[in-house]
Amino acid sequence: MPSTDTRTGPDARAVVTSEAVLDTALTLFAQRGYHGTALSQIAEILGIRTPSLYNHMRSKQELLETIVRQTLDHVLADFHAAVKGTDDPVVQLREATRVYALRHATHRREALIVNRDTTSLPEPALTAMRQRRREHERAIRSVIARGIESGTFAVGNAGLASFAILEMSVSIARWFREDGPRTAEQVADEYAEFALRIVRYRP
Amino acid sequence: MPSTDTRTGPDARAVVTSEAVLDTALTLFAQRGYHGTALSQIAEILGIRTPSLYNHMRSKQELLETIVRQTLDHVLADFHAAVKGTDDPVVQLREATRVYALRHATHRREALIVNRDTTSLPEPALTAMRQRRREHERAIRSVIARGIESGTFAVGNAGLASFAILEMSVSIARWFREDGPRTAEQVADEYAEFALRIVRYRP
DNA sequence: CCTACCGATCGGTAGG
DNA sequence: CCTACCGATCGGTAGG
Repeated sequence: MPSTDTRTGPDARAVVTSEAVLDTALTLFAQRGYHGTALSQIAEILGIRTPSLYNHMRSKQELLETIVRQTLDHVLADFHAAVKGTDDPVVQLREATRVYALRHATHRREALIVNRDTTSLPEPALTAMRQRRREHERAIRSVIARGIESGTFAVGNAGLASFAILEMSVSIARWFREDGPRTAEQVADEYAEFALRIVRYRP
Repeated sequence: MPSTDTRTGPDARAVVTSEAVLDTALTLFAQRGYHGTALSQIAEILGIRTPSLYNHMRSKQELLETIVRQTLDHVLADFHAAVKGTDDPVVQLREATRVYALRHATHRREALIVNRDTTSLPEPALTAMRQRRREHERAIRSVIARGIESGTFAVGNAGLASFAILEMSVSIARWFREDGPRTAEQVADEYAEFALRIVRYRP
């Protein structure tokens, strides 16, 4: 039975969900950083008092960990879906870059937080999250390495190229606007081509 | 007359300079972020009490502002020196990317702080610093645009390419190690070539 | 969902 | 350079 409580007057008691708390945390952490955000600011936006947040989360740290873990899991899932079904390094690098770039355009807040505040996680989460990022980086590097071996790519060092490709995609989260002149898909396609140029793929 | 005070025993009083405070702030801000760093941590590393820091700085904010302003001023000075003396977009883009990449390898802490914590600056410094970054980005974009006009470069959009080139260079600050297999100069050269590939320069 | 409250820590000042 | 101290704010708990 859906709630019919739509009171917004002065007598209204705010009705908040875990999803709303996480969403507000996403916005504020992305804007001001994890350490720059106070729980009282999250509560104020939601129209409740700070202690009431604890009905929807265990701690501020847990909020950050949830955001980072979910985001990195999605990144890895995107990657595996992207490279599945072909062994061609060209297609794999193009698709892997495309989905990564696309996520940075469609999930800007998450991307900004992962990039800025992952290091604020306490152990053991920090190590676990770093491992996920390294896993992704190594997977990209391995695709490039196979392309070099087969003579399809002509770049000196797969590691250098993979770092450059990943970080260049991260930049999308900084400037992309949904109401801008290009769609997320168009930007992602363009960056996928940038990646192939970096590794010197000649069609 | 150089100081001969080298006491380090329990009776020693630490002798601290403004430069030492700034250097320690650089290390900690880069590691933990601006909001994640307490002045007490800076003081502890220097072996003094927190209030003594105020003999060498005006405020925590001023430390951040000094770091960001000096770094961005250097970036712009690097750029102008790099493009001076030629009108060739190829040489200009290569040199501009090279010096930018080089700075990110040789001044990693500064680069990490600028990227992570510039938004923590209060106005009017925030606007002033954003303007400096935009100025640099526009200058790079303009070099690319001239290369497109003259038919030397073949990339669809100069803005997209300039963001990608700049952000890819920023990644160097994240992984570069002085004792690694490549020198800062080698990495910078490689990234300068990446930039020319992104804009599709064909020698 | 709230009020009342906690200890800890923050950046910073006074005064020597 | 220090000690002593400030008000403000932090994340979080108790109890309803």
